[in-house]
Amino acid sequence: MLTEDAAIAIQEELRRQVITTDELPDTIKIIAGTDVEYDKDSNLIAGSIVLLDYTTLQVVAVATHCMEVTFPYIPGLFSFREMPPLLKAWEKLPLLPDLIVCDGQGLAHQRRFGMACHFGVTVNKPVIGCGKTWLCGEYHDLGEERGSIAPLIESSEHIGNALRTQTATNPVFVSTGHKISLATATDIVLKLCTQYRLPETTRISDHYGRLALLEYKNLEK
DNA sequence: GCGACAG
DNA sequence: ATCTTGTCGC
Repeated sequence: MLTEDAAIAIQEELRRQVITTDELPDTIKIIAGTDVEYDKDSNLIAGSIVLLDYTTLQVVAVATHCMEVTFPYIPGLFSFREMPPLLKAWEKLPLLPDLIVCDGQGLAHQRRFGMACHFGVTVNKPVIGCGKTWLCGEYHDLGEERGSIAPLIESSEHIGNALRTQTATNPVFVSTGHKISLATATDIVLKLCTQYRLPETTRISDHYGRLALLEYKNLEK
């Protein structure tokens, strides 16, 4: 069993592989969203990855994987809990995306290695971290209108952005996962929030993950 | 020492 | 995270 100390050592090792500049294809055709759902009354979790056409945001493919949790929830070690079902779902994809949006932080993390970085260096693809709630860093004076941005600062480092994706809603927290700059990541997340607070990638993967969990539970009985 | 803490 | 209708406010 992986201990907390061992997990932190892995983070320290892998963080050096993170690329914080744009290494994207010339044109993004397929964008992926990832999410993990938790069953209320068991240890079951479902990893979910959806592929969308980047221009139309229509679903191209869906892959899910249900399994039991293998690691506890520890803030700062979140990725070790969600990586296993996501990697299993990743293996089931019929094609690979040009870019991925993870639910959770990237560099906006205590040790600069959140979920989006871990997934990015593991599958070696560009990944954006987009968290629904604050984890670390300070931000001030975020405007109220859609598109407003306030830098997330920790130890004098610009680790991410608070981004208001719709007027009069709570912000999301965007940071580099891998092979993408913060500016590009922020721009893309805003574009993906066509109608709701969260990017379509996150909303749709959440939906299919929930379905997969229900199907799996019904199949067991 | 205390508090804060992605999903 | 898990869950869910009605309700409040701009």
